[in-house]
Amino acid sequence: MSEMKVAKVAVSGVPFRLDKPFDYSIPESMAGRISPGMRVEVPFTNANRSTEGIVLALAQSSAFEKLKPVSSALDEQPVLDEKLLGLAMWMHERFFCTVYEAVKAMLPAGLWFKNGRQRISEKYVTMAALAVPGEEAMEAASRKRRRAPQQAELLSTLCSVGRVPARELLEFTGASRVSLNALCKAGFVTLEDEEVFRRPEVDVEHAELPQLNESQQMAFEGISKLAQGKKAGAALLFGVTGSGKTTIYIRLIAEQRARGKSCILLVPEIALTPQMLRTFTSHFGDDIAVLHSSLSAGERYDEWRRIKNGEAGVVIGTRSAVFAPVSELGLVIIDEEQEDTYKSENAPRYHARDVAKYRCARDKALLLLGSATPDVESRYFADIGRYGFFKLNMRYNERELPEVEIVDLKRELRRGNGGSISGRLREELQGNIDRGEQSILFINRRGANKLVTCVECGFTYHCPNCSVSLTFHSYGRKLMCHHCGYTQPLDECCPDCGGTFKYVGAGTQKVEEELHELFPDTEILRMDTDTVAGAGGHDKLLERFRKERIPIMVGTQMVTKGLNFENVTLVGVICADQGLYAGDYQASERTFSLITQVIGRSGRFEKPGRAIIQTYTPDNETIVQASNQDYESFYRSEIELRRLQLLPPFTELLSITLSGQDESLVLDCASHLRFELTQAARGCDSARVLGPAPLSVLKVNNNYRYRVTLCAPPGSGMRRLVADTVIRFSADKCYRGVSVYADTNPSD
DNA sequence: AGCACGCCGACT
DNA sequence: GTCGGCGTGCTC
Repeated sequence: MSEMKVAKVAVSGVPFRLDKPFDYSIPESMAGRISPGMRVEVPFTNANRSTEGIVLALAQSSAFEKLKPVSSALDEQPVLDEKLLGLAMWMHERFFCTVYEAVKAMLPAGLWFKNGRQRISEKYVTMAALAVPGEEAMEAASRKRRRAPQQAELLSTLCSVGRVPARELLEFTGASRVSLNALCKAGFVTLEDEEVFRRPEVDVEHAELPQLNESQQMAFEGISKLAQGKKAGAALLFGVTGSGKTTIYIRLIAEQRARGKSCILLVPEIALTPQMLRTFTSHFGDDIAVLHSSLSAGERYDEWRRIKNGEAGVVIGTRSAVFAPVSELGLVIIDEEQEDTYKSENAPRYHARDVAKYRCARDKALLLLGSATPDVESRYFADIGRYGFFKLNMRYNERELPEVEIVDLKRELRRGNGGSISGRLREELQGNIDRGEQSILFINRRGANKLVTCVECGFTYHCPNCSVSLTFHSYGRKLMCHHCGYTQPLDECCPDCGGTFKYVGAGTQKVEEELHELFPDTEILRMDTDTVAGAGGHDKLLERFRKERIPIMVGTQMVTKGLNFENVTLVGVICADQGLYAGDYQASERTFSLITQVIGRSGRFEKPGRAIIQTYTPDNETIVQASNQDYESFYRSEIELRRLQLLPPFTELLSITLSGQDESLVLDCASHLRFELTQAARGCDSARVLGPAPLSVLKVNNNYRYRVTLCAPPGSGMRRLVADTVIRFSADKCYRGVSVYADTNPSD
């Protein structure tokens, strides 16, 4: 084979429109030491500034005349294999990101700290072991007993325990490091640095594979058959909370491991609890690697390496774990697949489900989507036979579903109750308190922010950089902007009129106060970003709720997911309408899913559960369907709506977002873009162009943002068109100062 | 996106 | 004289 002298490199820090492989010559000194998947340092632009890149391929020659040489290799071994490199290049096409942005999302940050300031070195322990046969060591020990008692002690201990960490050996024997070193020098003992992996320690006993009930057995067999098929494909597993999806996951993973295949299990951020980890560890032990955001960079890096080295064949993690460098992929499971945490909000704007689909297709693996409230899109694909479809009908031990009641808040208002707790909810709460049972109240509002207004003149604070109000944080009495992070201290009194402030917002704190008035002698636990930070975490608060049997817990989003409390027999949704009229096409879907999940928190064990849904629109179809726990009729009506309105899954929404400091320039650019896109999409009759429309928060960090959206049938080649449009407009001199990016099915 | 190059106004 | 403003052009 002739010499490969050229490296094709994807470089970092280039705008999307310039993202293509750049050719570099490989200097003699690096010949044979550079291969695809390695990161390199290369000179870039006329200034030759040092830039990071990744080698995509090697070639014998280049069409370019004058090539600059690669400056240095950053890796000794490829950090990405060919399949993952291919995935990065596919992501460039599919998600309108640069190849290097995709690469960055796939690799653990620890890879960059290694030779940088923030060194995350592999951690080593020094292991001590005998270098001579046991008898010889015992003989030496007795010889040394008098003149070197510490050495003798070390030797005899090593005889009985074998290989141990030197630190533990010294601690156990009370000997000094000097004695150990002397033994090492004399050739009795070897000392070796051994790599250890910093892993969250989970100490559990091995458990037998779980038994399946009839319904689970049928689903398991069906999915298993698909997974072993020649082409695998995708399947949807529909099952209400408590129907035992996890049990099926465990059985499927065990089966894949027995065939020598690796598995990836994705969970939404909030579902990755120690409890869940314990369950999986009890079945798969050290074969599990965990990847998620609260691990330290070092821990993440170690887990990533264990996967890459083939030491772990079961990966459990959040969104980015879909990039885990497993070999022999057999199965990817996405649990609660409708959750929007699987979609990345910034570049690369990928959806983990799409990435998983791609990986599974290439490896002939199975993609399994699990949910109690599937994404309408997934349910549709199951409907038309593109996905296998499996149902778990019963709750685990045939528990009855909670009894649900809808309460009309308008009527409540007419009766003179303007608070957030209706008469009915109050009665039910009282009943629970009397019986010693617990209740959870849910506020459908992200963050549950608190605003400050002046009682006298109605003054409110606004962010100077964004078009939103500032929210009040009791910690440090600060006002803060959730979009740009701007903070300022709260004034003593209104800066306009000197009046006094009041704190508003249907936040958790307000509901907590109302509850205190209604039930003065009852303890109430509040769970939101504020109190979670104060209590030292999510888990600690939940533990208190369980142990101390606090009668009422009030919380945001975070109380909806995966909690299992046997004494909880009542849940309440304070106001189901919020988020329902947000305007984006997925609003109903999200509301349905959320309400269903909240209801599922109630009566999970012996005692029957109840749920109360408070709403200003009690006739709203979605709310009624959610209250009836009727996913099928929700799906039927929603899919018809989507069909009529030409929304996903019947079309794909390809959006182009424009932002800049000069609002009128941004708008000009957006209108012009809309015009050109409409012209260009003429060939495709069912394509429509919408906008320009302002984003729900128009201004962030002094940038005004507008969006133009192309709705087109999936796979109609409109992607290329959108990419070309983005490239043209971001290169256009008339619109300097306007930045442009594209996204698929955006969720904000 | 960065970053150097280059061509004009107010200053030690 | 020259320091630095940011318009313009380039990226193997």
